Amino acid sequence: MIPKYSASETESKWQRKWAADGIYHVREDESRPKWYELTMFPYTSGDLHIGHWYAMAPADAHARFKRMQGYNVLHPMGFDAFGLPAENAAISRGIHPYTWTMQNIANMRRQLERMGGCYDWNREIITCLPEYYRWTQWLFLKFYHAGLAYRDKAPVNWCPNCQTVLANEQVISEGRCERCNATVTRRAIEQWFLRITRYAEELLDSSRIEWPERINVMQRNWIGRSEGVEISFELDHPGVETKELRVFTTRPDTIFGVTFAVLAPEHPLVERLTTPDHRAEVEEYVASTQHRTEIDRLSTETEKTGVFTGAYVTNRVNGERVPLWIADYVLPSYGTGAVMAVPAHDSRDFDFARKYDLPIKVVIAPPGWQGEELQEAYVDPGTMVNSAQFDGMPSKEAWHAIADFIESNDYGTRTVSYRLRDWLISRQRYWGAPIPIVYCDQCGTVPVPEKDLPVLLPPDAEFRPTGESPLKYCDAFVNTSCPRCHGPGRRETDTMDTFICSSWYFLRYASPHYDQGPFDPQKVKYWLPVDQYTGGAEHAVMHLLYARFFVKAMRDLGLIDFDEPFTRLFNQGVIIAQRQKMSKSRGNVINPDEYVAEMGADVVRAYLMFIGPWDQGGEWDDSGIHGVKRWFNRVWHLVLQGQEINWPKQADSQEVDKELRHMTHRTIKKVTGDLERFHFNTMLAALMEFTNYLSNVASEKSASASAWREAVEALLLLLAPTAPHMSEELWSRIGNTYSIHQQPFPAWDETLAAEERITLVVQVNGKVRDKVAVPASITEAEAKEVALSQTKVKSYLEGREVLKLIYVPQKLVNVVAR
RNA sequence: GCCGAAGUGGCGGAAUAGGUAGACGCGACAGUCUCAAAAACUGUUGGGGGGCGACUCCCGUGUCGGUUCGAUCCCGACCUUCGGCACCA
Repeated sequence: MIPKYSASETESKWQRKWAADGIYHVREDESRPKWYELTMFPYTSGDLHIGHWYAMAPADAHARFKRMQGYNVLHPMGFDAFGLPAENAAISRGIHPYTWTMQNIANMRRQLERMGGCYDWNREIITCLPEYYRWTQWLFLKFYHAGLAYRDKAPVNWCPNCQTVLANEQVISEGRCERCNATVTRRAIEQWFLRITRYAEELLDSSRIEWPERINVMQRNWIGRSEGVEISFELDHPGVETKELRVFTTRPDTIFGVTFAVLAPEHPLVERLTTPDHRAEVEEYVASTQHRTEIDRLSTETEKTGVFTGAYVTNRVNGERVPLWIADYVLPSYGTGAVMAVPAHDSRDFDFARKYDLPIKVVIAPPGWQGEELQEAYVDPGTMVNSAQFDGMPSKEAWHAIADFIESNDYGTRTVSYRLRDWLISRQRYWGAPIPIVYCDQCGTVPVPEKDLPVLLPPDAEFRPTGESPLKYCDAFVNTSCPRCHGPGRRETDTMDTFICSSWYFLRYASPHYDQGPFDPQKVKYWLPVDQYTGGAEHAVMHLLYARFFVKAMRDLGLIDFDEPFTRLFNQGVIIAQRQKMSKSRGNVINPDEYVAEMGADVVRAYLMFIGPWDQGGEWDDSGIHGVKRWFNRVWHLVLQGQEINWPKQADSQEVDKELRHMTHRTIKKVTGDLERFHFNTMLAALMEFTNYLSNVASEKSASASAWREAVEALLLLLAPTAPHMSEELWSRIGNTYSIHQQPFPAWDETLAAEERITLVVQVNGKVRDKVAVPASITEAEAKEVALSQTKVKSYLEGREVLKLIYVPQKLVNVVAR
């Protein structure tokens, strides 16, 4: 009688033993190749839902596979623990964010242990603990000293009623404060930035990383490199000393078509250039744009608006005097905050010119253009017209000719602009790493000395639900002495964006308890860079870009000696529920715990890998999970049943063993290839097929004992990365030595894996008409002969002339006939 | 609007290199077991037509074209869905 499989008993038994034996404990080992396989660590927002498992279980299987292949695998786990949700929970539940976060971590760790991950828990890191954020602060200081961190004024959402800064998500429709419904304005306040733009050019280069191309494309688009020319327009305004207005354009070929110029409302020249008769209108407009949020203002849906300043600038290339407007479609933070408007060849300028009745001057003739009025901006290449000496030139050539002309006359210079902005890292929040800066009336901005780190987050700060930095009201924190002059000083009360914590955590795993620096350089040298990173694509232009920036900056600081954090990247898809992404706020989270309790972690792991290609994700639907459960029961039954069969020493016939060994080695080959490329669904399909085949072998009972043994051991070893518990249990029940997870992954014999007989497909004019089993060694001439001799084929060829035969080795013969 | 990915049975999906479309699983149907049900096991299962039958023919991978001996795969146009960006001059 074969005992029933008890998943819950077996799983907890092995989990305890693995933990007690420390089989997943990782050490540096120069004798083996290292493999650093990292899954993006989870945010500590509560329970792990099925989406987390979808990210972690297949990644764990892949890491286990690499272990079995002989790599020294670092596959660590930790928690991204600072941030807004914890603080919001603290406010709404009256519980401290630390308590709430640590409770969540305890629960998530328990869930991950139940998943059966091969994590080395000795290396766990938690970003909100001082032993971690001490080094986040240390890195900030390194950046500060290198000129990569600076303070500047930046516009933020400001609620005049609450007297506080609001995050973008706190601004509700029509630009109102979510709390008091007052109209939010934009206000410039001092904020800390990291100079990521210094690395814009290097970040564009994806040649050293093997990442999905769509992620590279998203990063390139985000960085948004544009080649153009910064051009000076002549300015002669009474009482204004500045004699030029600089604009940036990517279309110098259109410069003869400029009919007006536009400043961003925030441009510093606006106030000085506005003439008295336009002042009232301009001031009103500037004020109205401040009422609009960035999001609202940037929307292409809203109609363009603007006002005339009363001032004029002169286009140096043709001496034309054009009016100067202000409009909020011009952004202060891109280029020079001013544009030359060419309505004929730019759709935004075109719309604006139409609305305010400004002239539209064609300087690039569309094909077949007869001088008629344009119905829309013509933005494509064409022939130059109305452009003096450049007339008749193709516009693409004129681009360079005019750029040269501008440069040689000192009207401007070629430049490159990026869409990427510096990274604003200040958060008016409590639950984050304090920025280690002290303000002193005598010495100004003073960095906290390294030896005084960490700047501890005071546990007893009172948070007010205002959105304003709570640390501001914590006197014990704010009041300090200046590290330089020892006079009274005030601490910076903003905290760092949590994306800073996750920009270097992968380095900390190499030496998580090191206390002489953020990491032990020797350990980092051994483990880094990450060989395989896995996680969601939603981090394409945030975390993944920031981490690349950090590594490049740290390299230039001499801290590390590699260029990219993550050599390979794989993005798993998203599991959705009720057509929406799973999240607590949507109330559609699926908790894996009940599935684990009912069917076991192995089944849940395998099911998540089986539902489809890992990079596709999909709607959560548990209707197929019983299929996996059934398969596991069949494997269990099959392996134990096989133990009770008295297998013959010699197979009944050589053919039986030959086929069994062929199927075994073919499966090993297929599974190895699929695991390598994260094709978990087809890997499991192959293992199911193998199981079905072995069931037949077990009922025939005619294979030899050794061939059966080989097949069953292969099945368990191939299954071990996916189902670590059941495979371990069966491994021990068939009398093998502990642990299956310390066994080498099976290797296949190419001769045995190769097909001996193939199905030769015979087509007539491309349609399948017959299939013939032939030896794989068949020659081209033989195959053609076999094809033509089939009676079915002959009947199709009756009365036709055979024109030619197409032969695809090992596959088919196509008879082309007329 | 721009950039990117994807459309295959009732469902999730397979087809690694332009060469057997629908592997594997779910569901459904029929059967075995059972007093019965569940579970388990066995068989059938893309659509349509013909044959008592072993079988056989036609259609079929979002739509319409094209290239090719041959297209789920390559090319062009279009439709739909999803993801990203969204006045970046």
